[in-house]
Amino acid sequence: MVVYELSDEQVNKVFRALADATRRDIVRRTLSAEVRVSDLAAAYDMSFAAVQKHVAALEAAGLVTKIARGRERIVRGQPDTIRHVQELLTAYEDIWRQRISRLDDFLADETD
Amino acid sequence: MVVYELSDEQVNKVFRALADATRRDIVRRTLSAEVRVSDLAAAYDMSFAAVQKHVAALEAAGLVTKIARGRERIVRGQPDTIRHVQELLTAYEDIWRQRISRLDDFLADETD
DNA sequence: CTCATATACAACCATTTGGTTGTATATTAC
DNA sequence: GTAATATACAACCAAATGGTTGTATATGAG
Repeated sequence: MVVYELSDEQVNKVFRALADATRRDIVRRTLSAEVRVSDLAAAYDMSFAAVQKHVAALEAAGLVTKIARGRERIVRGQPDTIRHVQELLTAYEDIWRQRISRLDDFLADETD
Repeated sequence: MVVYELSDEQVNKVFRALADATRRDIVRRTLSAEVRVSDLAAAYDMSFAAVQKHVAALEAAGLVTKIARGRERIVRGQPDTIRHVQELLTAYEDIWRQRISRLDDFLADETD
């Protein structure tokens, strides 16, 4: 399992992008179906430009990509980036598990 | 597996808290060992107050807790919250998988 | 008791964020 | 060709963020 390393800045962008309910909803929608920027704009109570900025933030984070189809832009969710974030979090859980295992060793020593 | 639901605001806080390299490092340290606020402050090139604010942000997000020990505060990472975020992300991957499976069904229909 | 240590928190400031409106450009429809 | 549609992007603004310094409080050491 080859995993290209993300820079701190990239990781910041991904978490920052996910720290907004509208953007999380955009990710959901673009993972489940093909949507245009204007489909998204229609879904939220804010200006087209505001939605466009959310999409741009998600794109910079690698959570969505846009492809041109005529004058339209199709926005697609990027499950790979989601998976990458999960792997990051798994690393944190591993750190915890290692601590627990060290604690177990310590307790085993105590009962010698 | 009972999972209490997190509000949008809570989820925002967790992702926001993780969108900073210093805070991610604090999470790592507090998951792997017991550390005091001043241990953390000594580890970064910024004021004590700044580190304290980072810890407060992590605490508000449920990523760490503080317990008093005399005049010291011990900061502990909260693996449960990490796990909760992972579950959230798994839900996104599920959305993607459902889409793929719908696509497979469609293709199966086509080849009838 | 006094002094040093560990933490908390307020006030302040520069930068970033998340929205707005307005304008420009490319593509499609008629 | 002209009009309508879809998108992009700049300029602007209020609020939030991430740092600072300064002050207050509680605990531990001598």
